[in-house]
Amino acid sequence: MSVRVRFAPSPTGLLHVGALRTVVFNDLFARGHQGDLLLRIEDTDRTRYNADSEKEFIDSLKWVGIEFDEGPHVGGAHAPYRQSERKEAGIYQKYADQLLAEGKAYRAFETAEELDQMREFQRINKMATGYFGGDWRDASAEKTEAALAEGKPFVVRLKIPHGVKIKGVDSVRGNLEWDGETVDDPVLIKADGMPTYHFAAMVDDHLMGITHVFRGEEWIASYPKHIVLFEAFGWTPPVFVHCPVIVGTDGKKLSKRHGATRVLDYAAQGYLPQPLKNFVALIGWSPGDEREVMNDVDMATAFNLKGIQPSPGRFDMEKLDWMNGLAIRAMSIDELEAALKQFIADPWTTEYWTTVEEPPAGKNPKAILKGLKLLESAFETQPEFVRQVLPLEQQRVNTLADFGTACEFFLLDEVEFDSAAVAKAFAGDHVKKLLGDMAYQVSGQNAMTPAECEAMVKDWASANGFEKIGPVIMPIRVAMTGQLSGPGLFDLMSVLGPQRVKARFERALEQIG
RNA sequence: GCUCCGGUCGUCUAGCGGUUAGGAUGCCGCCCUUUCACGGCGGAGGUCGCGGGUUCGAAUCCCGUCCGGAGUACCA
Repeated sequence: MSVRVRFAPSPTGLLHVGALRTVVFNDLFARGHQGDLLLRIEDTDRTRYNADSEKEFIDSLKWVGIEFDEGPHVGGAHAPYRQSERKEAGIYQKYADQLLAEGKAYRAFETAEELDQMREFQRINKMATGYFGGDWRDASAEKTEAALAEGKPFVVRLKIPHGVKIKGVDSVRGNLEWDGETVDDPVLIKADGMPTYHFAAMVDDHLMGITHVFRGEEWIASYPKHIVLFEAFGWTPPVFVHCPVIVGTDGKKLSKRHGATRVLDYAAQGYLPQPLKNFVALIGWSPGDEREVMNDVDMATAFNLKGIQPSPGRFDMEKLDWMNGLAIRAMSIDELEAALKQFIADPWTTEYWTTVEEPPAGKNPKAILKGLKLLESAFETQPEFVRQVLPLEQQRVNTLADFGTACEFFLLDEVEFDSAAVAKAFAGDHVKKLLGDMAYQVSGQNAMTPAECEAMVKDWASANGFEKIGPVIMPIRVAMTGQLSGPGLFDLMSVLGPQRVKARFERALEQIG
């Protein structure tokens, strides 16, 4: 039987990295087994429904490069893929009726207040809280009929068998077991006629031929309910894979405090889809050997259930940065240019950096925005120049957003002089003569190779009695870039070209006065 | 309270009875070098939560214990 897996989010909000990891697992597993990946929208809670959410999921996953074989946006043999629509089609009621008829489920007529009182009583008496039968599990047919006739609202609950062990297998943790009486009777159909997750998801997984269910470990507690449901129908359950949660650096649930939670925020911060997926897959999974940096195909091939870890993992931004930097460095100039153009053109990039309240550590939103704007226009006005600039900075940045600030001095005619850099580099008595001589030598030239730049600078140094080249290099560097650090000086001068170089020498001279 | 899950360098992890407990990231140092990076090399960092037991031998198996987490909804 071919593998069929599904990502089944509830459209209540944003797609966060924890959910991303679940999709990535699904995707890797499907690809590795030539299986199908489907998207199902679990919108059975009207009160929490968020109309923008479904688009958020699809946009995020499109960015990340995960495509679905079936889903509400692409169709498929098992449509519809929204549970609200499936409910309208009467799918769930039919199965609920079957369970009711077979005595495996029952109607319960308690009001919300009555249920609250029941739990309060249970708490006071240090009993397990939950609905373990109430007044209706064993109610006579007459009693139920009477309540029905009165028109009382009711829910349909699953009758969890008592006196038996409920056994299940989690492919991450192995055999799991519960005593029937410790599991409360879950609601299958709510009073408004909508199915609950417990019911809809299991029915759909069966109907859609799902073979493996990847879901968060928070579902383990309700796993016995799902097992009972499959048994009640006589269906063979899919393989359940409960994935460990991803927590923040403080060990608590991932939040805005440590990096972003929203997948699209990572896009806006200039992370690349591939390393993000690579990184996220490695939280809670490993190929079993020492590979870490892998492409999509390698990961799909290596991915296996056995490599999934049971313990929670932390989201380590520094490692993501490293991985993203590797990916950036591995790009050809064409790929880099395309990625950057797309990144800058994406409205969300600008929106993110203009509205971010807690920017990532070490990032200056205004500077990034400014640099990106500069880059954008430079792509228009001097594309060849930019193509020469990018490789120089490619070795030095970890995110796409970093290119904004990193490239700025190349594109600005009047570089901003860092005061510390000026104080340090322009102090010597030789600086004025140096910069003046350089400006003179450069004028009239059409182009300079890095080697020519190097020869020029070194000749000046030896002619003027400098054994160490630092005191000669640093003033020139600051004249060119305004800063003490940056790409190799001779490369940078070569790319800048004689005109810009000359202008910058002259401007630096003015600066010194 | 009840039920369940988890616990190997700071972090992500390998490990499935015998290893000097391996790798990666981060950190430190050296090399490269005009700077910062990149890259290369090296180093520090783990009494495998703790205590018993089984065994010639335990991170690996068993029991207990502690700590962390999840669920405990007509939410998913």
